[in-house]
Amino acid sequence: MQDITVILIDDHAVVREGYRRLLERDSHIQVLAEGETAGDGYRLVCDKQPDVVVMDITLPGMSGIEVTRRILSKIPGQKILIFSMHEDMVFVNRAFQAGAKGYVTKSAAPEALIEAVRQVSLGKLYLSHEMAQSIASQTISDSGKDLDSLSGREFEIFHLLVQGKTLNEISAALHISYKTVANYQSNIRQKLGATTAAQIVRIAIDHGVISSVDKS
Amino acid sequence: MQDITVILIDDHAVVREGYRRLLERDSHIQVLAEGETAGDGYRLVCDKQPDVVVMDITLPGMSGIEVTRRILSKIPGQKILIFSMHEDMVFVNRAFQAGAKGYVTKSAAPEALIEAVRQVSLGKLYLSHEMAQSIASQTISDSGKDLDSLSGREFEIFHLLVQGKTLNEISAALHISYKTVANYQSNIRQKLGATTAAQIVRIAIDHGVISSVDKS
DNA sequence: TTGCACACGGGAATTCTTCCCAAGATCCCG
DNA sequence: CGGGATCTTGGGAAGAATTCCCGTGTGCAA
Repeated sequence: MQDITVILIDDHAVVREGYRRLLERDSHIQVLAEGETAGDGYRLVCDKQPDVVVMDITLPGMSGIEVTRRILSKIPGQKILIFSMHEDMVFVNRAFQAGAKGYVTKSAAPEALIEAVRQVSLGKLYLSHEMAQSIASQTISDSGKDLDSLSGREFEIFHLLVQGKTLNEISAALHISYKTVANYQSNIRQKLGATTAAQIVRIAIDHGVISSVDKS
Repeated sequence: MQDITVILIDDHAVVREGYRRLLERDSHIQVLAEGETAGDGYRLVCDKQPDVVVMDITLPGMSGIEVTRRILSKIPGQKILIFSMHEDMVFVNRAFQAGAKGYVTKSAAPEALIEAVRQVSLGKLYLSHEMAQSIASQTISDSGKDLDSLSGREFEIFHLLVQGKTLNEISAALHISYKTVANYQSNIRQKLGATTAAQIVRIAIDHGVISSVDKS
């Protein structure tokens, strides 16, 4: 059996050390190089042509998901494994949409990473166990958390909600009943798969609907 | 020179591997044990009596800052080094208030951790370089002043809330009653002058407690 | 010792959410 | 044109969450 060659991309040196040490426990996995930034990663991958790229989502400059997209547009078929601390389905969905072949959380068992690298190198998809469960409990990825699933009015109310407007303010602003707004809110939460208001705000941020410097 | 004994507490196995590998580059540092949870940490520290405890802020069950407080109430003088990915002053302040002797971010140079462990073991305080700089720029913009009105426990719950955790999850994680969490939430909202959950998240974002690429 | 702040939680009233239902509007498609 | 799908609008009622007020216990400091 041929060695599986791997490139690591993470901005935290400590975490890279951990990756490397873990992966090298398996004598069939060989870590070719480590990268620290999005640019590093892109260059290294083109240069070294590893079997698998293991990449964090949070990178300086560009998200790992964006890097994934760029790498794949240059090298279709490159196997990329996202190794992230985000246990949020939003990120999982985005990762797979971008073409990643696997998603493992940092809180997964160490062996899971090795297993994931193996699976991905064979061309299979890998989703860490906790994530798979959380998908099951959240009605598959078609539920989307995608803002596109919101109707026009729903989006309008969604937007007001995440700005911190109260239901009363919204009903007054839109000249509709409080009840209607409350019902919209329920629908929006369900469509976005959010149980708390805070989760909705996060989704809004993730989709650039609002930003931290957005006062309005 | 006597070896410096260290205990690592972090919930991510990969990160612990990295810590250990980094610290053991220095032949005078000896890692006695690793802990994964708040409980682990507390027990290990009482048991092994290490010179220095290196601890993450984000732990399952209880924040590293809370653990710090508890350890110190049991073993005053225990040297604790917080090693966190939060680059925000709010956390730095909380950590030192709780009695931590050092604060290093995960994005710091690997050598900084070793240096920090050394300094702290000698009884000195250590603050990583990026943090020291951001103190300078932060003291002017007094952001974070609102959050100072929150008590330690309130802040902890606030942090969990804005991550989108439900009241039930929080009460389970902290081993306190749902009612207590609900009451805390009410107090927090009142103290921060927020009427909706979304407004609280906005405050959290504005103060850098969370960001759009931050989870856990 | 007294006072104060904090962590914790029960009870009850109130308010919010959810779920279910329905009417009217609109628009597209065969 | 009629039928169907979708959207907007809201009521009713049960259930869940929030608030407000009350209390306990603990630790700390004057």
